[in-house]
Amino acid sequence: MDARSILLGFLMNRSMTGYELKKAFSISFSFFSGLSYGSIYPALGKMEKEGLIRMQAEMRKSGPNRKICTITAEGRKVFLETLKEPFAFEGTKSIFLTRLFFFAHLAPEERRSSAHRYFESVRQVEKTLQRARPEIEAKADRFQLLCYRFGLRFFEDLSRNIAQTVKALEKE
Amino acid sequence: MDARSILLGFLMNRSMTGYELKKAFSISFSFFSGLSYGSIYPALGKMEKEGLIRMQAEMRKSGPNRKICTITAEGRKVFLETLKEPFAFEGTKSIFLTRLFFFAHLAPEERRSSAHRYFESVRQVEKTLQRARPEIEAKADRFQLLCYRFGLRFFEDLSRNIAQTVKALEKE
DNA sequence: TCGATCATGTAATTGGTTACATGATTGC
DNA sequence: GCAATCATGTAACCAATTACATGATCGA
Repeated sequence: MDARSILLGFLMNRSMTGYELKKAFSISFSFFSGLSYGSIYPALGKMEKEGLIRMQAEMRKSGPNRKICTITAEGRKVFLETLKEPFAFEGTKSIFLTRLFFFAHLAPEERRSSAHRYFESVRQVEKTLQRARPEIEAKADRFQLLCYRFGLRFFEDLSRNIAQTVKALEKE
Repeated sequence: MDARSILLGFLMNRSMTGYELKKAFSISFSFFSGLSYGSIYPALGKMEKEGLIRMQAEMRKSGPNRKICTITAEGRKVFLETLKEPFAFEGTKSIFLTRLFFFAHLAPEERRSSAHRYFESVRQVEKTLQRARPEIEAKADRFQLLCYRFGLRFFEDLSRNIAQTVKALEKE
């Protein structure tokens, strides 16, 4: 699903500014997707031209001016069509496997330390996700909670998988 | 690791043409990385200019002319430096989770069929990887074999994880 | 007063893909 | 004779990031 559909997805529930949309990514969504302002604002501009959203400039006495984006009927239609499209597995690029593939060119202790450092970085993300639990449980709907639980299991599995590889690297 | 480093990595073992490099991706490497001719040839051209590889045009009486790429001492140095750099987990984009996140907007049976179709596509990739076993075991070095085993476990875990999510979607 | 947060946007760059363009050779 | 495979490359396009540019407001 491209940037545009994700932005439309967030706007299905309520109207938001570009800034708020960026924040929407940072909670439970961040570990499996994300967008920067450099793609959010141009995407919103384009979507307005295409009639998928409406943008109301808000002149406030306090605080900076903002542009509130509201999804149109056409936008809802387009989003639902996209969501209904069948989707299949997309090859997953893995920095870890790419490195491991060429590990023969590294000295044994470089291999071990490199893999171990990666393992720790995965554990770090896992812990961050675990700590986000109360926040997510408060805000997420049923399916977003399924996403979260999927994510927890994913990192649990990934940690175990890497740990096994690290262990194999250690006995040499 | 970028395209250039991966190409250099393949050239560490033996000299190859752009065409052969493309093929090198298609065996065990394909499920976690990949490159098209449109990025391989320009990358090779650039790397020759930078002195990382040498290219010898080969005029053959039989078969099309080819350019054999050989890594230089400088190229080896650059590759090893890249390989030694520490690396950390990079957020994994997941089409499945992105869809699941917005599943509230879909009818129950659309949710189930969509998730199930995705599950089948993952199983398909898993089976393809399983079938590649003899080929990989014949060609891979110790670390490439670790990559393969990591991949097998990864898909096994992923299948189980999706199956659990599908199951949760079914009881409603 | 200073840093954090709110707020919007553009320009340059990166790092690819897909489609196009060409043409020889080999095996059936 | 025809399809598959070998072989190289370019041009158009795409989707995104990073850095730049600007500026108000709020709380400590």
